[in-house]
Amino acid sequence: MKYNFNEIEAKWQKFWAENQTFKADNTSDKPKYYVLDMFPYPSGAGLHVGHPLGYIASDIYARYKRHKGFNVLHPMGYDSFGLPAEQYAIQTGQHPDKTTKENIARYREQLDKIGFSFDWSREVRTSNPEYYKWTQWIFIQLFNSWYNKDTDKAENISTLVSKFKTEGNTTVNAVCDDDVVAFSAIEWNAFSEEEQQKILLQYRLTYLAETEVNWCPQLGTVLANDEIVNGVSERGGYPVVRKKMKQWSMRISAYAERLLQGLEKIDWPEPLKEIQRNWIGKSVGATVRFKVQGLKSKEENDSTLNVKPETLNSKNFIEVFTTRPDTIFGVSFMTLAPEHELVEKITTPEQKSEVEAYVEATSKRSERERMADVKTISGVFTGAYAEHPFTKEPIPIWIGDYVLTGYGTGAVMAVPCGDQRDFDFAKHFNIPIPNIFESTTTPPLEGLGEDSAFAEKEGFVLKNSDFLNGLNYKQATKKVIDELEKIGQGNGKINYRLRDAVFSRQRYWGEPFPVYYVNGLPQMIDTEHLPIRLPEVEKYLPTETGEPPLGNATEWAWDTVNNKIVSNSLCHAEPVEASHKGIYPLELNTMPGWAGSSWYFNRYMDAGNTSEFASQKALNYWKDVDLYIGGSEHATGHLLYARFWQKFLFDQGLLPVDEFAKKLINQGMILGESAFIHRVLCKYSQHNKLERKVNEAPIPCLVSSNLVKEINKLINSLSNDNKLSQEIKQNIAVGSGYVSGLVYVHDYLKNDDNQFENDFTILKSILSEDDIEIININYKIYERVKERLLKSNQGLALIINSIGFYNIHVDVSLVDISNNLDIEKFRKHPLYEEYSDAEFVLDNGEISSVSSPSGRLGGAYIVGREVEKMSKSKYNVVNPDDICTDYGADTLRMYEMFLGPLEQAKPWNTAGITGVHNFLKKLWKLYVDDNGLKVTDAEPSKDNLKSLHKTIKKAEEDIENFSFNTTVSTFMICVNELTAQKCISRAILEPLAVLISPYAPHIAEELWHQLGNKESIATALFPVFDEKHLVESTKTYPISFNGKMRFKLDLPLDMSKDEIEKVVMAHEKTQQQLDGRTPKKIIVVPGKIVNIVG
RNA sequence: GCUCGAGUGGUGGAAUUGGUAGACACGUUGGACUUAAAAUCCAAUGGCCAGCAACGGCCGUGCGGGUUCAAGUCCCGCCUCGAGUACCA
Repeated sequence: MKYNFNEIEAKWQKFWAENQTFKADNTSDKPKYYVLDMFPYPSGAGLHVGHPLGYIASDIYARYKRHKGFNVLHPMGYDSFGLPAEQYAIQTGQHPDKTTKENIARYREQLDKIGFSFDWSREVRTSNPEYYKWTQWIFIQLFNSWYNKDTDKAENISTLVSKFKTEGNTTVNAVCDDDVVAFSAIEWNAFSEEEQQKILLQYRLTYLAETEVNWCPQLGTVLANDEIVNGVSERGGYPVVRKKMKQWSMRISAYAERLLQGLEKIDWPEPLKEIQRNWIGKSVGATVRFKVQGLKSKEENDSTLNVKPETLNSKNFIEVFTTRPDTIFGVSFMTLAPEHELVEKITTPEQKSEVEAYVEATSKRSERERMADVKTISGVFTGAYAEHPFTKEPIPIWIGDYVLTGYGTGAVMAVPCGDQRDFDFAKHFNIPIPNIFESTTTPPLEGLGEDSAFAEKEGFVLKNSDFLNGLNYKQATKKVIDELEKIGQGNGKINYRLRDAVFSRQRYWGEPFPVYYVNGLPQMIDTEHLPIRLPEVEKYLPTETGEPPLGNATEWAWDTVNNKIVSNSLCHAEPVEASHKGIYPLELNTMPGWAGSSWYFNRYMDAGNTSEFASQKALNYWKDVDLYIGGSEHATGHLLYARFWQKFLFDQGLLPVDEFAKKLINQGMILGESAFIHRVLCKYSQHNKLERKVNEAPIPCLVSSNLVKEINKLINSLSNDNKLSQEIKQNIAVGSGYVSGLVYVHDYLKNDDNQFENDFTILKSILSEDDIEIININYKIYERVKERLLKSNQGLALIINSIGFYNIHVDVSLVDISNNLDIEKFRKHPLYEEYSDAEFVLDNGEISSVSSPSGRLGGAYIVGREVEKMSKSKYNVVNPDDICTDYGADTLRMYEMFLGPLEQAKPWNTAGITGVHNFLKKLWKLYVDDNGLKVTDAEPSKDNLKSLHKTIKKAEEDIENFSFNTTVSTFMICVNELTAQKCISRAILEPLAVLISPYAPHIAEELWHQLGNKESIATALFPVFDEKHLVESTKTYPISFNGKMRFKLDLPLDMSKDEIEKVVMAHEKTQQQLDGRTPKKIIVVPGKIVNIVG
């Protein structure tokens, strides 16, 4: 019986599906284990072999855990809202829902072929109303919450309202907008309902605010910070500009500290944690308020107002954030970002034109330019002065584009002796650089703060710093903050880089907000009326008036009486009490891509629930993800937002844990091996009586990769050969790497009566026979090119200037495992029509053309190879379906693991797959021969048991360490050994099938059933390792001399140190090695090694 | 610039606490079977040197030092590549 993998795999895939073998139960006596993959966006291109890598790893682990007696939850779903479907819809008018469903069907088909043990009964799709109902629901929960810093958690907005009613907002310690105005309880109660709502928006965890956003005109939408890479959009690479818009935002900044602290207790890759830490960007320091000389605020003039000091900042003070308040006596100027709101106010008339020109110039530079140009120092003096909080000295105020609006307060106190950028700025504009550092080290640190900035926090005490003199960094920081607080001009502060996340997108294909507007104020729809379904639209583009695509919907208004979506025509945007019928416009934005993916892992626990996002029972049973596998590119997106929502829902008492994934592994990318053909590119000049012009012509003449390499090598070595004269070297090198150089050599060798006689002799002497052959082949190429060229130019006179090679991607399916191009297939391939009559210069110099295909002559066309990302445009995509058809899913699964460590990026090479495929065939043959099953109940031999138990031990250790590649080789060794031992014992082969089943489940299941088992192998327990089978009586000792192994010696393991030494010393090879010398020292480590020094 | 990570045969990669470097595969070469090809099986395969052969010798984990009986592994200094991040006050 042959190993018919196609039949076997189809059979068991059907069996598993029909029997719901992998359906997880929400109640069980077994311990739970939750293995999760990052769910995919179902793109139209389908899967390539790189995509399933993580799924295979997680599937192996899930299956392994089932064998180990766990109740395993291993679900899969689709992140099915997103841009590509929408853009396709814009182009074709196809409803995104339709294309999404088609893509999902294709994904499912591909996934099913690989034999995953997913519990498909729990599938989720973020674009399903039954799912996004709960995404909308969570949004409403966020809207109804505020962050209380005193209790350090999110609370219902009602607790805030009751505080306002009794105490006003001055005692409230909340995370809120920067510009909240202080009010008393009496004032609060006197506010109108509308005013109260506006204030509450400044506290809610999701809030509507006029914010400066990243607007991408090409995509017609705003983007979150994590969707921008190097100043352009992550998708498409379009420019991004800053723009003020009314947008929903998520107050993720409230959770900055907890998101940072939480990293300590989760087992995620260190680099990924580091990325999140940097993104959160915590810095500890102080805010300091500098009075601007000659500026008075309204509040200051009106002493009757009771105003919190914090609200004064933008009026007559410049507020800065600094991590080094201790250096405050080193301040010699201040710098504002050009966009700072005070710039206009404080600039003196004399400086006005200069400042305006500078502000104008910076605003024209894109974010990207500004980032790229770090070296140039630029800035302008405003003419204004601030007052030092302690010395009361005037401090000049400058503006400079090295200060960013987006970080801190957009203003810095410049301490040139302590910060390199301040130093450079001061030096450039001749601003004094007072030094405040005194070295405390021996020898003293040279010129700290004088020649360049001294940015260290150790090795100094302060001088010239009034009450801080003699203090070190730590002491001074504490003291100065105390003093600043005393005079009301500063306080200690922790600053985070993490910004609130913009949550609105001007898109169609996303979750609609459950929000309608009354008088421009947002109102939540009651949760009982969810989901608010996406309306149908004619066009998926923004409207002519610039509204988001939902502005095209005709049925998009909320009827608050009947609680349903109704036609827009009934709606009154700003209703007059008397005339409106309780019908209001609905929100036109949709939610961003990360909304649905921020909580899906919780939905899997109870996917079908229609009354809750998941039941408390299910949530408390599964709790969190034990193992999460996915790419590291989601570090600052999905993985941060998901942690944020998890913590919020935890605060609400809706979830049992505040981190959703205990362990995370980033799988590496599988790269493609692109193939190249080398086409000749010819430059020639043509001249008739009137003109002379240089042309470039691609010639359908393709040269084998090996030849190209040889030719290039030869040209290189000749043009660098010092024995040859400068003239000939130059002639060879003309356009180094070109055929013409060697043509020159060829002509030169033919024609011996020339002026460089000396070179002729040298050439003859340095060229080997092989070199001459290359030169001749090269000449042949040249002749063909010339012929082609003359033909296409109707015999016009021309001069060939140079002939080069141009690399063209060729579809990898046309190339075999030895890099041979299938010339016949290539000619017929629709992509390569222009080469249907091409000539192929094979690696042996033969030419294969349509009229004389000379494949038989032993030559082959070898393609060039290069490792690149897999992509359609590079024709290096390998489809898992093809692999499954040709080799089977088990082979695919094992090979993907065998390629290398899971976390590492590695190139796919289809050639290597025969190795694991042969292994599976060998495994098959261990159980089955031509007469069927050959396994018997024969007693296993000692060797059999040893091989098995060695494998159990190693396989278990490796799986636990996620070292899947080494497990595969362990299996290979085991099967090689058992084959050599001719093992047919059931006691060995039955457990072996279980060992292998996580990796190659189909063949394992088939063999398991052939062995007579009725239940699925998935229910079998993992074999138990028994040390006793590995106990040895002898050890092959490596005998080394000065640390280098020279020979081996079998000795009993129970032999004592002295005895070993005696036996080894007496050995004839030892004497031979020593060659009469007396050893200085003999190291014997029993059971390990013997080392003789001497 | 900063922060991580990595450099091992022709290739992918092994080597868990310092203890036989190159497991397991691919590829290549040779052989068997075959009319032939594919498939399969067997053998060789880090480099250099020596030899008819057998038995060998020397060098080798990016480079230079160090610790140790013993270093791919530990320490110091450098080089190269990759990833992330970047005027963060």
